[in-house]
Parts: sequence; C-alpha cells; structure tokens
Amino acid sequence: MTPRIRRDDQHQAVLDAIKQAARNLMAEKGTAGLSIRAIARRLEMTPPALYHYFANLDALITALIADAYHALADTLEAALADQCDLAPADQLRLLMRLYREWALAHPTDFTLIYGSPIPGYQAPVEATLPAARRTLTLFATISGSALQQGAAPVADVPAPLRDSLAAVRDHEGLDLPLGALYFTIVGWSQIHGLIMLELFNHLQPLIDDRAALYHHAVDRMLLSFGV
Amino acid sequence: MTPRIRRDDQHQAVLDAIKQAARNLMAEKGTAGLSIRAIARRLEMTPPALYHYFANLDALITALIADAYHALADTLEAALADQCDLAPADQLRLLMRLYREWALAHPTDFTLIYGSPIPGYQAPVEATLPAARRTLTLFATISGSALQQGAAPVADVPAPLRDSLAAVRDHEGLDLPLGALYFTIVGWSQIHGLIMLELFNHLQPLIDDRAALYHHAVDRMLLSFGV
DNA sequence: TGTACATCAGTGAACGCGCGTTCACTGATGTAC
DNA sequence: TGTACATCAGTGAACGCGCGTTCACTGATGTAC
Repeated sequence: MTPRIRRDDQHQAVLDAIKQAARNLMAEKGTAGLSIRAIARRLEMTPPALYHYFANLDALITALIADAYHALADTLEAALADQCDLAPADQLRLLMRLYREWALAHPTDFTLIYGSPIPGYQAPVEATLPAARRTLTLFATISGSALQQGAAPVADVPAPLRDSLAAVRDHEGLDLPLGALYFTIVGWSQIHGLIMLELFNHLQPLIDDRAALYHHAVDRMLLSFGV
Repeated sequence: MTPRIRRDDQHQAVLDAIKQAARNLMAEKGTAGLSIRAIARRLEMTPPALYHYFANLDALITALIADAYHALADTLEAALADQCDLAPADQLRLLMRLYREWALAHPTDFTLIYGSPIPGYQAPVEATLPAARRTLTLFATISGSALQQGAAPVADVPAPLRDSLAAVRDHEGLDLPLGALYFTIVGWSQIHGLIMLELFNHLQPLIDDRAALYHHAVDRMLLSFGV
C-alpha cells in the first residue's frame, strides 16, 4: 500500500466527477450551465471546494475542451485500428461517417470545440491545439494512403497554400504529399459544414434523411478528388 | 403633418437604436453582451423602458436574428442584381464569395444565425425560417441557371432525398429540377463548413491564405457538379 | 510503533456584481369633440 | 381653437435570482523521525 497514491487516486476521481458533472450540465442547459456553483450543487459540494481542483472556471473549460478533442480522436483511432485491413478509401469513408456520428452523439462536446466561442472565455491555444491536431493528422494519414491508391493523381495544390501546408506537414512530422494535406483540409472543412448545419438544426427543415445527404456528399467529395 | 405618424417614426427610430446597440454589444462581448440592462445602459435609458419596444429579451433576440438573415439576403440580392449579365456559373461563384465575405465582415450576425444556439433561447421557427430561406432560394435560383448551361447533366438525386427536396421546391414555389436543389444544399453546406471553421479560428493555425483556400474549394466543388 | 508536523479537502460566510422583470408613477404627445 | 381625455415613453425602486472568487477555519489524511 502506498497511501500517497491512494490520495492521488482520490483526487483524480473527484476531478473526473467534476468534469463529468460539467458535461452533464452542458448537455442539459448548454454552455450557460457551465458554472462553478451549478457543478458544486450537483456534486453536493460547496463551490469553493472546486478550487482545489481547478484554478478557476476558465481552467475547467480548457480541460473540458482538451478532453473533448481527445475523446473524438480516441474514438476515431480505436475504430480505425479495428479496420486496418479495409481499403484506404473505405477507411476514409468510415472515418468521415464516424466523425459525423460522434458529433451527433456528443453534441455538447462537439459544440464546445467547434461551436461559437464561449463568451468571456479565450482558449489558450497551446493547451488545446495538440489535441485538436490529432484528428486532423488521422484524417491526413488515411487520406495519404487513399490518394496513393486512387485512380487520379493527387490534386494540384494551389500555390498560395503551399507554404502553409508544408509548415503543417513538417510541424506534424507527416510524410505525405502536400496534395494529400490539401485534400484533407478541404474535405474535412466541407463535411464539417454539413455536420454543423445539422447539429444546429438548419438542415432539419430541409432534409429528412440527413444521413443519406451526408453520405452522398462524402462520396461525391471523395470522387472529386479521385478517391 | 400627421402627428400620429411622427410618433410612429419616433418609435421606430428608438427601436432601431435598441437593435443597433444590441449588435454593437454583441460585437464587443459576444452573445453574453446581449442583455436588456446593458443595452439600456448604452442608450442611457432605464431598463424597463425597453419593454415598450420588446416584450422581453427573447423577442429582441428573435428580431436580431430575423434582421441578420434579411441583411445577408439583401446584400447578396443587391450584388447580384448589379451583375445579371454575368454568366450564371460566374454569378454562382460571385454569390459564394460574397457569402463568405459577408460572414467575415459581420461575424456577430453570422454567429447569431449559424453559430451555437444561445443558451436559454429557443428561436421561434416561424419567425426566422422565411428570412433564412431567402438566401437559400437565391442560391437555388442561380444554381438552376448555372446547371442548365453546364457541360454535365444535372447530378442524380439520391432516392432518399427526393421527397424532402420536392417538398422544399414546392413550398418555395421554385421551378427547378431537383438536382439543382440537391446541388444547392450540398454546395452551400460545404462552403459553409469552410466559413464556420475560419470564423471560429480553426483554420488560422493551418492556412494563412484562407481566401485562396476558400476560392479553390468553391471552384473544385462547382467543377464536381459540372458547373 | 508512536508522535509531531505538514499537506490537503472541504466548509460557511461574505464580497460585489449583473441579470430579467414587475410595479406604480409622472409627464409629454396625440386625439376627439 | 380649446379643452378633456387616452395613449404612450420613460423613471425609480424593488423583487429574487445566480454568479466567481476570497478568506479564515476545521478536520482528516499522510509523512518523517
């Protein structure tokens, strides 16, 4: 028995409980539900007790954002690890389907990371960017494989984008043609639009079968890149 | 002189001032700046005075949302009216460029209508949907012309979407092939994704020349539909 | 093993703040005859 | 044109609420010798 560790475990358990309570509150009342006092109430603690776990409300939000990015990346990576015998193009298709499904299954977390900025909160980039990049590099890696096997050659990269894309590639240590990265960012942005509109109920008055819309849009987008 | 009208004008002027103050506050502090008391403070009125102009805070927000939709549609319509001699495909390109430019020039309004729902506020659909549809039908109309003149035939519409699309077409009284409406919704959603990511600063760490990214993505998307 | 001490988790009271909304009211503007 | 009345805009006080954060504190848990 190493008591020191037991105390740390306890600390970690309460910390997790706080974050979970915060997530539940957000799911129920949106980002406005995110308050020190509301969380304390739910956990039957007093508000000041939370300050043993987070320096302040912003630190809590930052942790939730990082968690959400990681949860998304974990889900996608785990699902893909099970399917590594699939053809790269199908892996890509799967990835994009899972991206949407995660967003719809975790609207709160998805809104937290990709929705409007929370009023009065400014995310410290260094704390969240690495977590955010995980999903992007996963997309990029699979895209690279898929494009290599595609019928068409990798798309030409517009000149004004080359430097930025090369910087990202080098920073992430990716071994990919720039065209694959270009495709990744454009493709990801485009499917992202469908998801955001669906998540915020702008497609609901237009289309009943939004899954079909999404899947056809994905297929069409892949096709346009020769995947 | 018809005094009755002068009083109405006065009323309208104050009403406009309230909405403008609300927009300014939102631009400065985000949606959290939207409060009866803050607006009253800025206009050097007392908070209860605002209740002569709006039943409550929600009604004010609803008005702002409807205004934003109309402002966007007005801008696009006006710009296109000046360019009706342009080839339809170029009109479409222009429209998409203007859509992004309006979003970036009016981040507050754009976030209000397309960003995360405001906590505790539920938009009454009947008050905002018609305004929202103006932009969509504009896209659809131009798309229809562009596709008619395109090299490729109009895209096949996936079966699960046909009923929904036909319902929209009939409801809006549009005289278009369903393929044009399908293209409109997919295309609009996709460019919407690029804009949302840029607006919320998710592209900034990746791409410097985001206008180039957007314009190339638009061209590529149009190409994939044979425009 | 026992004891003195440090660390940590949590409490309860309090701070100052901003919020939406209501109410009874005053005074000005417009209307009807 | 003049007067009685209705309508409207705005005030000031008050309601009850929730918020983040600080502070001095108690009591338990773990550590060092």
